[in-house]
Amino acid sequence: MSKGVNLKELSNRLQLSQTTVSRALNGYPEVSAETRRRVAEMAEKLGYAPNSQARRLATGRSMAIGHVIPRSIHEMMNPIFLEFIAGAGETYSKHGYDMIISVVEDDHEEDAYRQIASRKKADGVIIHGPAADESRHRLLREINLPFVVHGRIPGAENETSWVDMNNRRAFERATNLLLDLGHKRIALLNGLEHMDFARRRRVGFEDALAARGLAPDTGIMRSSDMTEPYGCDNAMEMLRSANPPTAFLVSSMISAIGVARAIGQCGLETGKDVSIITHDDALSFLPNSGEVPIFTCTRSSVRYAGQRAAELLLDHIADPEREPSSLHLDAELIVGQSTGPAPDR
Amino acid sequence: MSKGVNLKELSNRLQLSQTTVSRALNGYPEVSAETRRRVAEMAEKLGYAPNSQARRLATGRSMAIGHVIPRSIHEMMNPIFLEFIAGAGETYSKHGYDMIISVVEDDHEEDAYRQIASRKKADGVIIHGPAADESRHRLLREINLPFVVHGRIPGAENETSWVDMNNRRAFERATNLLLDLGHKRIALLNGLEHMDFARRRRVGFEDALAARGLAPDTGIMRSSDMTEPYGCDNAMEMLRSANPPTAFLVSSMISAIGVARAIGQCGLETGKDVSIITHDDALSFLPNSGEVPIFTCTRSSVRYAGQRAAELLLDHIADPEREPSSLHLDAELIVGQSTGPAPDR
DNA sequence: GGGCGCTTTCAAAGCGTTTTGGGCAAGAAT
DNA sequence: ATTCTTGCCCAAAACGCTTTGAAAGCGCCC
Repeated sequence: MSKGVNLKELSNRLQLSQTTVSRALNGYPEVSAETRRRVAEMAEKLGYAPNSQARRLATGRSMAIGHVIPRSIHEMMNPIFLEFIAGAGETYSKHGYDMIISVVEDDHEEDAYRQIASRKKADGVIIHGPAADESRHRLLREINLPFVVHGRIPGAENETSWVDMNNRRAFERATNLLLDLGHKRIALLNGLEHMDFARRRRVGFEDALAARGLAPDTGIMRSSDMTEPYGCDNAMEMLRSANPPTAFLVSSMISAIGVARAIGQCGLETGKDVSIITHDDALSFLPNSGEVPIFTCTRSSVRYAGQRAAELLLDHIADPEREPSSLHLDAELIVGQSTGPAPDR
Repeated sequence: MSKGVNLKELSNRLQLSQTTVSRALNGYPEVSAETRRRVAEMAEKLGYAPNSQARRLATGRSMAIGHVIPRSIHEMMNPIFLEFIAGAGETYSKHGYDMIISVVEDDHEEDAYRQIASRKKADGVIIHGPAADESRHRLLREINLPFVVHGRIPGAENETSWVDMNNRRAFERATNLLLDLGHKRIALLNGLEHMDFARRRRVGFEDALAARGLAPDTGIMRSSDMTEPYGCDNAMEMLRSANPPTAFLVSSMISAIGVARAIGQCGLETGKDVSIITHDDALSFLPNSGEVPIFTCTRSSVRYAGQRAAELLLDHIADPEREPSSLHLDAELIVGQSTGPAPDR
């Protein structure tokens, strides 16, 4: 309760050595029960808390996990990123780790990782938003910094630890649902396809079509930053075309909201004239629940992914010899109000 | 470029004392130009970077700023929070500071601050989302942890440093615009009114009405978490009532999108039959720009607020004697497509 | 040629922990 | 009666940096 007591003062007050006090507080066995009690009591009374810098220096572990986030990624993935962070943060604090976030200029990302390693700022990092031509994992391996990927690095699935949802499968199932409902012309509003997750989603979409002998029509397939206007503008354009799609498969709730707006502006009704399935990351400020969710969706909690990715990383730090391990999360396919049978024509 | 060189090795290699090497690298004057050059060269060659824990311990400054974010706040303010963080993060890295984020259970927030102070985890913190009955600033003062508030603490405006936008004024101006357009029945969809910012917005709204001799109708004023369904459900209910509003003043883009959806579902047209003005925090994934923005809005960049708040805090840490200083940002009032003259009736 | 000031360097003392390598009893085993 | 455990505790050495206080070298002045 009082201020600024350090280990030396505390042990003086107790007439004990720093060693014993330290051991008592850190739960080592070679301390008598009585002494441990006395120490705990006095520590509480004087409000002792170990200086974390000193402890980190002495133990050689920084007890922190780094997240480096280049401005551009953050612009793109903003809300998803935070939700992930929140999940990871819960795990960290549960295990006494700190989370340190570096916002860096895009071309300084590599520098940021090198600094984290050389200055010993963190014991590990999480790679966000792996691209199709990812290379960060090589750097991290080179500088010997443990990491876990949120998503997957194509070609390195077996040699890295990762947490990802089954993007391909989710979009395959979603497409199948639309096909089962009789939709023949399905538009795909995907995320940026230099990102690994977007590629996999597209493959799932195409696989489902191919399984029914349908060829994808690139005229109604788009790939971009997943903003609201992106959804609206592209849907609008397609709906006004000669041969409009009857269904949209959309990569994010935010864009899906844009699509719904476009449908409304065309005087059509979502779920009746035009169907939408979106991927729902279960963001807290965009709830899509209720008795019947507004959007039919593939849902996978990105916050949960954050928790688990953090756990994997912490495990890996605790035991560096362990083989890389991974978690493949399946998305739920949830039927809401935004889908219905394809209209007759 | 190589790994794990520390100061001792580096100075051995140079046949110099650690003192001199340290001084050379940290830019102290009492080092000859020639020596400084040699040191820099060798440091580069061996890839030396000072261990940050050791440095922090030696200097007594942790070179980090803490952001503690209780789960509940984060659920509410999710995207805004991240945008602020991103801004602050830019400032931190520019000044060599780390940003550490603690996600804590709601009832552990106070603990989190105490820990930051007693374990010396950060040199200062930022208070997010001040409430009407705020008390964190007292705790922080008691434990002597420098801080800056994002927003304002009612009653403590002069004794704390803060960065806030002029919420009252923004909503007053927005309301005036609607009144000027002939709207008489204006609904307010506000954020949670135990939050300071929401209160101020409501006051601005009421002031504008009062100035024209109008009394607010609490039947069309709501206060809640600013989600999309919140906007849609409440707008829907009001629009279907006997005496529906002709305009909505909304506290966030996300809810405004919900309102627009409700308007569409009622077969009405936004900007024609019903007007909307929303507050726009300039979130990157919800751009509201273009030639004519979709939404008429009061706009203020929360990312910019983050940058400036961080600067204020860093200044304050550098010179603890300095008087608290503050920044009052004015929101722009930007006319978009969602407003028009009140329909005749 | 001793004193003085200036520049440049160094050895050593922190910073606040953890950890290493004993030490000293008291009881157990030989 | 000696040697081994076992349980509990300690002094001192890390950890890798910054900073203090001193000193060496050198030119210059009186």
